[in-house]
Amino acid sequence: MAIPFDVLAEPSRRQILDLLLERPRLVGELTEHLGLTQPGTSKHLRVLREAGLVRVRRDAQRRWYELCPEPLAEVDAWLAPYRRLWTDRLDALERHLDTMPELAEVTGGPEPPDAPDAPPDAPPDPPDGEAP
Amino acid sequence: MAIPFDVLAEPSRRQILDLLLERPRLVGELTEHLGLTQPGTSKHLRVLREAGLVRVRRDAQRRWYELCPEPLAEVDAWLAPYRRLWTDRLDALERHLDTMPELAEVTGGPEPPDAPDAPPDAPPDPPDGEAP
DNA sequence: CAGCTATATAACCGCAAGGGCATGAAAGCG
DNA sequence: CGCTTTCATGCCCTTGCGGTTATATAGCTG
Repeated sequence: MAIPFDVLAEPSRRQILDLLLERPRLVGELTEHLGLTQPGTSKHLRVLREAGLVRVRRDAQRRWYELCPEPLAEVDAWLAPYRRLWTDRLDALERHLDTMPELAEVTGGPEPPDAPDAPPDAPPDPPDGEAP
Repeated sequence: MAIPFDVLAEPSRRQILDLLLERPRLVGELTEHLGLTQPGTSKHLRVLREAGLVRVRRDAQRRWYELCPEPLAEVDAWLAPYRRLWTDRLDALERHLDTMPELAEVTGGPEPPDAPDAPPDAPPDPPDGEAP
C-alpha cells in the first residue's frame, strides 16, 4: 500500500480527497461526512498521509488535514496514453455527427478499426465476439 | 469490484492494459509477460472484461483480448479537478523561476497559500506542521 | 475417433485490508 | 489538578482478493 492507485481504490479515501478539495478539514468533520467511526477515519488518513496525498497542520488538539495533489500526477501520467484513445474516438464521432446531422441516431458505438500492428499471427475477424 | 478504480489497483491488471495498448494479445502471450499462471491471467481478464475495459474476439480456441479504454474516462473525470491544482502550482513555479532565473535553486516545494475558504473555525497557522 | 492446444471455471488457501471497540496521548478549560 | 475534547494506536474479527492446482470445455489435427 504505497502508490496512489491502491489509495484511490477505497471509496472512503476518494471521498476524503473530494472533501479536502473544497477546504482543509478536521478529523471529526470528515468522520461525520464519511459515516464511519473516528478511528476508521484516522486509519484512512494515515494511509493518505503515507502516500503523500494529505498534509497535517496541528492546532492544539485538532488536526487540520489538507490536500496534497502532487502524487496524483502519477495516475494522470499512467492515464495519458489511454486518454488519447477515447478522445480520438469521441472526436471522430463528433465530426461524423457534425458532417451528417440528418442521421444523428447513435445505436451502439463506433466500430474500432482493426489492429494497427500485426501480432505473430494476425488476429482474424470472426463473425461474432461473444455469444454464450 | 466493478468500477475502474478497483481494477486499476492491481499492478498485473495495469500491466495487461499496458500490453493491450500496443496491440491485441492472446491469453498465453499475456501470461508469459505477467509471469503468473494461465488461470491467474484469466481471472484478471475476467475482472477487466466485467469492468468493460477489454473485449474478446474468439478465433477457434484462441481469444484475442483487445483494449476498451472508455471506462477509464471515469477515472479521468474524477481526476480532473485535482489536475488543475498541481498544474497551477507547477505553472506558478515555472513563472517564478522564469522571472528570477538567477535564484534557480529549489529546496523543498512552493509553500501552499493559506486556505482560501473559511471553515467554521478558521484554521490558524501554527509554527510547525509535524515533528514527532 | 483419440489426442493435443488454448482457455475458462471450480475449489482451496493465505494474507492483508477495512471496520469496530477499547484505550492511550496531547492539550485546552474550569 | 481533574475533566473534557480531539485524535492516534492497538487488538480482534471478518471478508475478499490474489494466487495456485486440478478439472472442465471448446476446437483443431492426425
